Amino acid sequence: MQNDEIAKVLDAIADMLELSGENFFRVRAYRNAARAIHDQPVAVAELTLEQIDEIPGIGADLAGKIATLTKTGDLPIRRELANKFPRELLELREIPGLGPKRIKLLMDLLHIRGKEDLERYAKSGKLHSIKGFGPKMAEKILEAIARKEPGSGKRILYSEAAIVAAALVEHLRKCRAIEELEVAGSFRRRRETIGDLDVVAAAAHPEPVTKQFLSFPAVARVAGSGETKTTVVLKDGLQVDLRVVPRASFGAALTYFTGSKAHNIHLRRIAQERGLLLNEYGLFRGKSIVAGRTEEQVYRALKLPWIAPEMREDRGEIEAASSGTLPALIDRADLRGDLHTHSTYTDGRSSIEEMARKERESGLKYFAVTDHSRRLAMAHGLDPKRLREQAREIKNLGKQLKGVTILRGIEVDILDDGSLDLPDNALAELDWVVASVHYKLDQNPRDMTRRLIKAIRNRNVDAIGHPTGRLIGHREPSSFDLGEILRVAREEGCAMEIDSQPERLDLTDTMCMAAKRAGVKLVISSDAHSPREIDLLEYGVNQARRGWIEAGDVLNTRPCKSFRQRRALVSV
DNA sequence: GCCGTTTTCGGCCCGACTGTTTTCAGTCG
Repeated sequence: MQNDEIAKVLDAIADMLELSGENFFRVRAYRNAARAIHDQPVAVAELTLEQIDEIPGIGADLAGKIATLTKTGDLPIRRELANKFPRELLELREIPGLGPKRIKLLMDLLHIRGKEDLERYAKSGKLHSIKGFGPKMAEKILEAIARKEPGSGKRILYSEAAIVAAALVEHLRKCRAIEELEVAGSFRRRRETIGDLDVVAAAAHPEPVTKQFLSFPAVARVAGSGETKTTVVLKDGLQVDLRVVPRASFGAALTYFTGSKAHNIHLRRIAQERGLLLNEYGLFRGKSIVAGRTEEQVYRALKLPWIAPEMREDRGEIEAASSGTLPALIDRADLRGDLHTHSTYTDGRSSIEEMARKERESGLKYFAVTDHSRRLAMAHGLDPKRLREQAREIKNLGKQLKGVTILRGIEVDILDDGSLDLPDNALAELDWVVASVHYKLDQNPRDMTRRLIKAIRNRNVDAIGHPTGRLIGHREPSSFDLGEILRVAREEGCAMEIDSQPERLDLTDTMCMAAKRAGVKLVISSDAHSPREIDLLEYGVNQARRGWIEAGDVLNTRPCKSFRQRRALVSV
């Protein structure tokens, strides 16, 4: 059983416990546990009961339940609850304004079991008979059922959200009343997918800001609008929240709306322990404000250094901050090389020269041309002969082109038994070998682990490319024993790649953390198929930062010379 | 249901907006 599946079951139990009117904190315990499991880089199904119990937020009771779940595939408590609350009933939560309490009322008093029942009652006017349900509620429910917005509730890629965010910021900047502006939320934390956009603005008077916000051309409808907070839904279904606060509160509001929720709760608990109150307006002792103007001031008043948004997931960053052991996160400017690119020799769209010029423009001192190997016939993969042809072109180009070093590389296919798609003598000539899996990605975990380990053991392999093979929203990651892979990679001096393509971002953030803990080096690569895609390196850096990665953990932050000497260093 | 450098019991983050309210519960983030 995969971690995500375990987390889903725990979340479903939380949903159903809520419906049954269970203690809020018990519900929260299940939700916290679901998040903790989701964040684990290793398969929880492989852990012992004691190891599960050690995960923060999981106690003896839930550890036992999780162990049962992974062994038997289900839980008595889930079955029991599922009998009481059918799936269609739970789907009512998708309707805005319907939470557990109201759904429980609908079920108990009208015996409503799903959307169809609800629609019938709303139309007939019978909802009125329930306390708390007026005419507007019935209207909202019918609207929501009829609407079915495209993509509503679906998370979009960070790269897609970035386009909307940029347009929105440009639109809002035209409003003179805005003193400060920031897109917060999961966008600011640079999560790989974004559920909605949270915009925070500082202004003395919120009205002109709200007015400007509502005039954004992509707005489809207004979901709610108060004095300081407005929610809209864009034409593509993306929800955007705007919050306007006084300048003196901007830092506190930014902290609050950047989240994550778990990070906020943790901060507020610390405030509480110090006899303070933290909210979006500031940090208060009694009625007097202690901090709020900037994020730095808020953190400092809590006796903490400022924490980079990418780390704010309550994965130990607050503890690290308070003990002075926060990592110095890598920046895009730290990258000196790019170690995964394609050219027209295979499925790239530009010549090696065009790629080289753009790499140089992007401030990179070296890059590896890593076209596909022969198995990828569709991409016209290289055999040893064409690889030598390419070598001649690279050599000639190298003489003409100053300011950037072109390395000879390959993205060699890992075949299903773990052997490689090109002979060792062809690989041995190259400066850089990335080995990647491109087919049979759904092998069982044991075989996939063996397959990857065999590739890692090959002395010619320098890095494993996009290790899980996932495509966010389209293809599940391969499953393998990450701990074992990392142990062998460390032994062999083989690096793990962070592929910067926005739908890959592979390794994931928590896998980066695991690699670092295991002492395995990373590389951040564009996997560019055109010059423009070299800009995607920024996304790979985001992912690395979310994984607490520092410049020293990443091979391609090294100057070209010491990068090329790495093999010598490993053998020392 | 979790957790503890005050605690193994008694806490558990905080506020805006909405709709239906005569003062607030439910939902949402």
